[in-house]
Amino acid sequence: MKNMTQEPRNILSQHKVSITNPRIIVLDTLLDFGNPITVEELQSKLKGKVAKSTLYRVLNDLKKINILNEFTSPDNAVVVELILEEDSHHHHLFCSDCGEVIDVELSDEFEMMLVKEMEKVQKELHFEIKDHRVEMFGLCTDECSNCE
Amino acid sequence: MKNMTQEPRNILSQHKVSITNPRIIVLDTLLDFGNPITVEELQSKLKGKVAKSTLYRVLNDLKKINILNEFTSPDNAVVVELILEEDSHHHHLFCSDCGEVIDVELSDEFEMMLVKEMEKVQKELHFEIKDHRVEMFGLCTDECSNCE
DNA sequence: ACAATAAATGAGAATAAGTCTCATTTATTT
DNA sequence: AAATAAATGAGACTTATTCTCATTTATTGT
Repeated sequence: MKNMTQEPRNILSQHKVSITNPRIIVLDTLLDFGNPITVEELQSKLKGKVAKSTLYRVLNDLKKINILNEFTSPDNAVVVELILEEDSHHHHLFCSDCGEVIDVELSDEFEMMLVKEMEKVQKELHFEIKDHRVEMFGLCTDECSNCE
Repeated sequence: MKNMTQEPRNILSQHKVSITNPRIIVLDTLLDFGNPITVEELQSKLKGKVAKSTLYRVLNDLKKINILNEFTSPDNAVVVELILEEDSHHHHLFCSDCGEVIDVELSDEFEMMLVKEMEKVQKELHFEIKDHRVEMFGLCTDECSNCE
């Protein structure tokens, strides 16, 4: 059963942006897919439903209200992921073969150590670090149906 | 004084690829700049010296022989960096203001812990992890002449 | 050192991702 | 329900990257 906060209309109204059909459709598609998705794949899922220009505008809108995370895969494809309230801090694992992107949660112990490392870097380089990302690359071996 | 291994001609012959002018010029420029650089900036440095199409081909050649690392900045600009033998494993720090990319070395202690985390992930997700990357984002405060 | 062969280059055409424009439609506010 | 403001669709436009092909440059065998 879907959480209330996962309803597109609720998400939009919670963030005080107007509720429109394209926004609802894009959110629905992202929620439904459930994983990070390339813009390309998202576009093909929305073909005939939402105009290309509108898709890009909606993605920008979602970024502005901080519910969309954008990054690039190792082959420079832009990947997009909803930031849901129930999600915890996580990182990404990329399959070099099928291109799948998987969420990975690392231990609190590790995250604490990373924070300490960043504090060191901040002091040494006079840099104010706001965010970080850990990316892992490899091959999803047996499990994956897309890989050969 | 430049290390022998840093001479473009040596780098190319060590990797058994033919020694051509554009390759030498691109390597020279990258060595000279010394830091990760956006393809855009590299292109402007090479204007009039190396054709655009050749630049992209050379970058691909360098990637093929594994001496060029490619990644994207937070604003999706493609960044390129030579992998030199004398360089140790490192990560990147991005300034959201001026766009500068800085190499950062994290402690061995941290790297060891990250390896352990990845081993856990490998087992849990039946994924063969080949590589990883830690990216940090923020603002290079006082030091930077490009910022504001 | 020199042909012969293979590989790389330059210039610009082609492609594709993302942005922009503007007339029309849809939300929101009163 | 009308007035106002915001969002959309369609396609033109821009820009990064790839491709094509005739020419140039490197490499190899003698």
